[in-house]
Amino acid sequence: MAKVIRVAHKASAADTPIFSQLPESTRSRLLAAAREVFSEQGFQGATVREICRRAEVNLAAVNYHFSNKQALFTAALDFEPLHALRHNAMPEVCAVARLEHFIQDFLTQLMDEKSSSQCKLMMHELINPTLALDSFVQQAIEPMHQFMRQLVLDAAGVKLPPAELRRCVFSIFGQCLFYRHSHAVIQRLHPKLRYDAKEIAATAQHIAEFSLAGLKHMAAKV
Amino acid sequence: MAKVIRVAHKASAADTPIFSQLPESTRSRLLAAAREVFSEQGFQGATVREICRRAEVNLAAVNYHFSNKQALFTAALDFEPLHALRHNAMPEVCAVARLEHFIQDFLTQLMDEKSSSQCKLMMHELINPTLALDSFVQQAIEPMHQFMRQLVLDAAGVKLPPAELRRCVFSIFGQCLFYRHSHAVIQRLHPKLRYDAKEIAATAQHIAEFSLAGLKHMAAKV
DNA sequence: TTGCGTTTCAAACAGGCGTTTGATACACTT
DNA sequence: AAGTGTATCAAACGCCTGTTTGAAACGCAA
Repeated sequence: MAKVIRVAHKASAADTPIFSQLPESTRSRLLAAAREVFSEQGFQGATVREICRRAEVNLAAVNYHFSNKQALFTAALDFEPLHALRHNAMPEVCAVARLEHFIQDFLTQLMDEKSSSQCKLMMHELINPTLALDSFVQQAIEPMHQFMRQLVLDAAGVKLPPAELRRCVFSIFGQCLFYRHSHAVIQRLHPKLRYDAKEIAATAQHIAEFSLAGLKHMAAKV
Repeated sequence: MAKVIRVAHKASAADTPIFSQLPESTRSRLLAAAREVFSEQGFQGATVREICRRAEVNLAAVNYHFSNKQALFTAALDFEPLHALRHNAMPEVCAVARLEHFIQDFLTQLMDEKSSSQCKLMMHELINPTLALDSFVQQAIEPMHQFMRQLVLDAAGVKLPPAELRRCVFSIFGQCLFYRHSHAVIQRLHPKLRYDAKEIAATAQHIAEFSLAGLKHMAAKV
């Protein structure tokens, strides 16, 4: 007996936020709640009942609009914020300033409360990768690393060997990501420390200076 | 009605591996399996049935030897490997060499296949902290950061301001942890890259050089 | 108004979950 | 051999899970 899957023939207008009704559509409320709950509990820990409760929709809506929990999870991934980063390119200013600017933007976005659910989702993927990680790397991370490689090359001023270039890029991303991935540890090590706009700016400044010094040292060896 | 909890009065000898029977005790097989499954699935995703299956023990053993799933999770945490790091202190050699040595050891341990389950456990705690993270930070991470602070101060040679010192320590740990936390991403960005002993050594060397240059730059500003 | 496709709903389904139970097997002293 | 704590076992207990169901409500053209 082939299982009959009920297909959701939703109005195509619901796909684009442009025409969505003002009291957000069931579908989009579901997506927002899914991002929340999945990021707090992970894929396995999250329950469709809790997602529907927060979205204030009926339990069966998940299987109507998406076909099941896994498809909802995949649909809940959102690559846009990371893509936006590279658009602050500023080709007119020097490479060093562009690198500093990128680190500022990246760290600010990482520490932003709004992106924290996406980051937690991402961390779950890092522990137990699914197909979602492959498309995330391909669509968002790989272009960002490529962009950073060019920034590093421009800032170093010389053609670094590929392995060194890769490690320099990793060193910069690693420093930034630490503040997100290990945030819970930092809170416990320094309970009084708060990552407000001022502290984030100072941290980004540190990472930029620290890394530029490291970069110049590496460039000098070539 | 107060719930009656059956307390496990196990033989005290079972606590120490010294006297454990050669076909490992039910208790230790349970701990080993728990580390495996918890690290793969997280606390919520893991099931006591799967843990017992892998440990080849009866389902009720979890509640007999530990009282419940949460207590088994807490008992499965193991702080020893991180503590061992600081014992390779080598007070005779210069600060720079000690820093390089520490980074080598730390990165080697991070990338070791055997510690990967503990690391995944830790990442789950980073996403959804429980009381286990508090004791982990207090017992293992805080001492390690303190140790690193001293190393950085010695290597810099000057008294860095507390905020700068903290950020330098974070920069070094961040670079190291990146290779563990983002390992799944690195695999997808550079499919041909393998982190064997040689690559780990080269990476540690890079982090040490990169960071020392950054450190000296920061020290020069004071 | 009627009819039709789309969306929402309360209720139920089968299966897996952590935990508990009472019986049984074991090791060892008396 | 009887007695005593310890350890293991199969089976069951509620409870919660993702998913399905068939009916009701809605939006809109004819």
